[in-house]
Formats: sequence, structure tokens, C-alpha cells
Amino acid sequence: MDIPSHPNNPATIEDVARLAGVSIATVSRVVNGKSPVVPATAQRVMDAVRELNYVPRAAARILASKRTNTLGLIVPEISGEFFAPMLRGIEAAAGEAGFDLLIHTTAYKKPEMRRHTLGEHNTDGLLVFIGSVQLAELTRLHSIGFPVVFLHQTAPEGLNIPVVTVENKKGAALAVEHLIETHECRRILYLSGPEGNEDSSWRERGYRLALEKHDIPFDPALVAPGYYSTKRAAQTMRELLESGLTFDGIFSGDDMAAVGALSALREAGLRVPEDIKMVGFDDIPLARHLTPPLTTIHAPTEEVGRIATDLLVRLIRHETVEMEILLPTELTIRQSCGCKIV
Amino acid sequence: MDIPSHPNNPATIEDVARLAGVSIATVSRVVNGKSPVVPATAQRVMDAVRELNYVPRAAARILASKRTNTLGLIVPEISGEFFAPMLRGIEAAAGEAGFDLLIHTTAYKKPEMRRHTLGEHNTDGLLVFIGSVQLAELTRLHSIGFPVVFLHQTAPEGLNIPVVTVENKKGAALAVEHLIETHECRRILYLSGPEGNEDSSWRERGYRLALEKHDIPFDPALVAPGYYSTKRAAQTMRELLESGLTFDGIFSGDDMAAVGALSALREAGLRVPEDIKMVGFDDIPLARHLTPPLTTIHAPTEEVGRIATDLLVRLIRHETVEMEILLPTELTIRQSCGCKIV
DNA sequence: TTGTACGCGTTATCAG
DNA sequence: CTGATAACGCGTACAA
Repeated sequence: MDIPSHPNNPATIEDVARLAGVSIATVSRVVNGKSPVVPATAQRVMDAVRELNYVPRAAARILASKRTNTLGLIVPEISGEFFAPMLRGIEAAAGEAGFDLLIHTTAYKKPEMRRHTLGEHNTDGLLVFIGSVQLAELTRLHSIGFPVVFLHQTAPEGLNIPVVTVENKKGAALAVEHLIETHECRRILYLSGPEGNEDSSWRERGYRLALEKHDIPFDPALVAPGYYSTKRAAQTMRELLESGLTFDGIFSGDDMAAVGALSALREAGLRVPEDIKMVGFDDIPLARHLTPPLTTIHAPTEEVGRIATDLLVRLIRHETVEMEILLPTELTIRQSCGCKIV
Repeated sequence: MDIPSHPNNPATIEDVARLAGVSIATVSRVVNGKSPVVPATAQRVMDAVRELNYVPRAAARILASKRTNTLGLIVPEISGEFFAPMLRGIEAAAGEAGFDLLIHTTAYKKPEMRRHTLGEHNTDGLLVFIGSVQLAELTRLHSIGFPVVFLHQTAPEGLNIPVVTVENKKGAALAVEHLIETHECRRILYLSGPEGNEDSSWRERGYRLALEKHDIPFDPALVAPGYYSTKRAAQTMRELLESGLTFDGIFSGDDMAAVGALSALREAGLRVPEDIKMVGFDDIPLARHLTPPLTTIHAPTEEVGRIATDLLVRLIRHETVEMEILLPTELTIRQSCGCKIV
């Protein structure tokens, strides 16, 4: 009896117009702050809005304006530690630009459910993380001029889609060189990412480059799959250890795999860094809290998200954008490599 | 010249109707599979759909049907390790029920940006994680009969909103009793969650209950804030250690804080479990990979997400639902408590 | 500066 | 089983 709320009939623009004694066009104007309105009437409208608790129906807005004001994000899965910072960057940038975010993860869904859930009918543009959208769908989107930006993946042949990623090769080389130069490692294991993962193949090139530079022959036996997964990397390490393979250093393709490797090494009674030196990649928030604290290549993951989002927004606004942005990586020394922290 | 795609004019229901030689009503029927249509004409429609690459505009659908087919999820932040499993459960359940998911995180946004982004105008129901929505907004939603389900938080006084959570108190008691009975701890530190966090206060009750049961007096000095944050828990531990407080066991309110505590303890030269025994809560995927592997209370986090989503969907369909679901927790013994693993 | 009227693409209702 | 046609709520030329 106190608050004039209309339980099952949310106020519409017409209700507001009536209460304020103006036309719906005027209401629309003050709500969207577009064309000028006399302050006095604007105030009346705002009062009416407040009193009726009016919130514009998003659907009607989209239908009328042909814009969704929503960005789509497609990722394989929200892989805990790595993804959180990136999402933070994306959300922040999207919010600041006035866009909502529709997130779609492909890994949890059956293949037949993955089609068409995000596209031109419900978003103004798409952020696509490495390996999560079919080529056919991408080609279609591209052919209708739909804005797309890639995260950590360069565009397929023929599609000129902007990409934002990090200096994978350089970072990897940095990591491996540190192991070689400072800690005198000679047999360095590389824990790769999933099959065909682009980040991983760049990181492997960096690994090989560093080897070459120091005249260490490349040994294929020293490349093993870590899958960017703690669990699977641990499994791989167990098998490797059992096989009798010898190595004095590990460059893990990402920090999550490093966690698994650390775990398997400990189980086997091997000490890091005394027996085996290790360097990771990404610098997830957890890295500094591992035992030992993980020396790793810092990647500006939050920045990647933020910048990619900015790019997408500019694409949507028909501004010109860079086609490729490479963010710098750098070596962050902690203890797993054998360096002493004072 | 080969594929009949209309670059900038996505096909509408009318285009399909025209090509198939039927009315738009029939197209709608076929697309939505509602009322029966003669197989022959249905086939013609489907062919037309495929040929024109027709996808119904979500906005138009929502506007006409008054249903969004979207679930809203509001969380403070996507806190890496803990949240990933819950999200997996939510996404799976939402997908199976045919709903999209709109995710909104409050922690990354300025307070004034947090209002009204998710509500009755763009979702059919809301999943609200502990402490992320203002009471006023909740009251409003409740007053208009909008479906809401709480995750890890009971409803405020007067709002009968269903809640799904885990056996916090029982789990906490289990953890502390293990420390007391099996490992003879007498001075057990409790690392609490954020101020006012409901999970945390239940866990503290479990902690106290276990103490009481074994005639150990409660010492307020042994309750310190871990904030459910690795970083902040580490900071707290450093301060505690410096202050000279003594304790022989730690019950960490959640595993993320346990990671931080472990880290600070190591820095200080203290060994776990030799010098200090530790038990966590949640059993995040990482727990088994810590050094030492973390003994913790397993909480079925993915199940919580799944069940809460089911509940919400049933609420939306006007079915009756349980008002409170408590999922069981259990002690998962690894090594941080001092147990020897064979 | 403000109001009128139309269009956005679907769903739902009601005849046929 | 199928076809007209009226909502759905808002943005926006265009007119006043």
C-alpha cells in the first residue's frame, strides 16, 4: 500500500509518458540522453521514471534500434586461474563501453548444441578465444561483415580478423635461456599445450630458438604433452619419470601444467629446484604461492582481454583497427628455477 | 555468386515464408515445433530456412513471447578455482533446459554501474551468489514474483527465496575434529571468510562445535580473517606469525586461503604438516596438487550449480520447489593434516 | 523543442 | 492443419 509498484505489469514507456504528461518520444529522449529536452520537462519525466520504476525492455530496444549493445565471448571453457584475469579485463572494458557480455563456453556442451547460440542476431560482435568456433561459422560471419576479434589465435587463411595475443615465442625463449645460461641446464623438457594449440606451437619455436642459440641439439623425446592441464600434465610426468627419461630442467608451456608437473615430481621424491629446475608460462595469480614459488613468464592476460574488447568495440563503430597486437611478456624470477631470493 | 546469402539483410521469417510458399505463422510453427504441421510443408519450410540461413531474431522473439529464455547469474567475481566447477554445473543445467546464460559480475564494476543490468527485462530468472545483490533490488524482484534462487546464502528476512548450499557446519566440524582426534591438535586457527559471509559463519559454528565437543575452550585470538583470498590470507598469516601467536593446526575457511597460508608458512620456515597441520574447505581441483597435498572438506560445488539451476527452471515453470537444499560435505584426507598416505 | 505514426520480427489468437 | 492479423515496447524520421 505504500510503494506504487505494479506487480505484474512492469511500466512501459507509455505509462511514463502519461504520468509525465509528455509523448513517448520525449521520454525516449530523456532516457537515452540524446536530443535536447527542456530541463523542466526532463525532470518531470525522470520523476515519473523513478515513481513507476521504469526500466526499458531490452528486447524492444534492440528490435527498434537494430543494435544489441551486447558483446559475445566464446571460449572453450572457463579454465580457472588463467581465464579469470582475462575475463576481468573483458568485463571491465565492455562495461566501460556500455556493452553487456554474453558468455558462451563450448567445452561443456555437446557438439550439436554448439551452433548458432551466439551470432549476429543477439550480439554486435564476437570475441573468440583460441579454438572454440568452427571455421564454417567464422567464414559466414566474416562474409556478412560481422565484427569478430580473436584472442590468442591468428585468423584462418583468407579471413582478415584482428587478433590480440602475447609474445609467445620471445617469452618462451627467455624462459629457456634463463634455464641454460643461469642454471646450466642442458636437457630441458618442454611440456606442450593441446594438440594444434597456437600458443603452444609458438612457445615451442621459442624453446627451439633458445636451444639453437646455445648449440644444444633438439631432442624430440624432450617434448611431451602437458595439455595446459594440471591433471594431464601430472599424468604425463609420471609416465616420463617411469620411462627413465632424464632431464635437468622443465619449461612448462603454461602454469597450470607446471602445477601438475610439480605435483608429480614431488610424488616421485624429486626436488625442485635442487634436482630439477622449472619455469612456467602465464604467471597465473597462484604462481607465487606454489611450493616452490614458480619462476614463470609473465603474460599480461588482463590486458589482452581489455585490449581485444576495445578493438571489438571500435570495429563495431566502424573505426579502423590494428590487425594484430602482440603484448610483451617478461621473465618473472621466483624460486623454481633455482635462483635464490634474498 | 554461389551461396545465396544476403550480406547485410539477414533473412526474416517473412523471407522464409515467401520462399516456402506458406504463411509466417506456419514458419513459426515449424521452427518452434509446437502445433503439428503436415510433414511435406514442414520439409519445405526447413529447406527454406537452411537456404536462407535463417535464424530467428532473439529480440523479436522475446518481445512477442514475453519470455527471454535466458537465465541470469550474478556473482561478485569469477574467483578462479572455486567458481569454475560451479559455472560448469550451471551452464550444463541451463543448456539442457534450453536456456541461455547471462553472467554479471559485480566486483569489477563501480557501484553505480551495478544497478538493473540483470532483471525481469532481460532474464526469466536469477541465480544469485552470496552477497552480490542489494537487498532493495531483491525485495523489488520478489514483490513482482520474479524467480530467484540463492547460491550459498539463505534469503533475507521475509523473502522466501529458495537456497542451495552445502553442509557448512557439519563439514567444518568434521575438519576440526579430524585435527583434534587424529592429530592431537589443541590450538587450531580458523581462517574466516569475508566479513559477514554466511558460509564462513556456519563454518565457524562447526569449528566451535568441534572444540566444545572436546572440551577445548574457544579462543577468539585464534580466529583470523582469510577473506577466502590467497593473497590476503597469506598477509594475515605473516602478521600472525610475526605477532608470536602459537597454534598447532589450521582450519582454513576455504582452499584458496589455505594456499596463501601454506605459502606464508613456507616463507617463515614452518613445515606443514610436521610443524603445523592444516585442513581446508571446498576441495578445489588444485587441492590435490599443492605441496603438501591439501586435506580438505569436499564440497560438491558443481552439483550446487546444477541443482540450483534446475530449481530456478522449475520456479520459472511455476512448479513447486524445495526452499532449501543442503548438499553433503565430506572429509578428503591427503597430507597437509599429517596423515601418511601409503 | 515536442508530438505523431510507422516499423522492427516474432508469437499468439482466432477464424477458416 | 493453416492463414490473417493483432499485439509486444521502443526508436526515430518527419511534421508541427
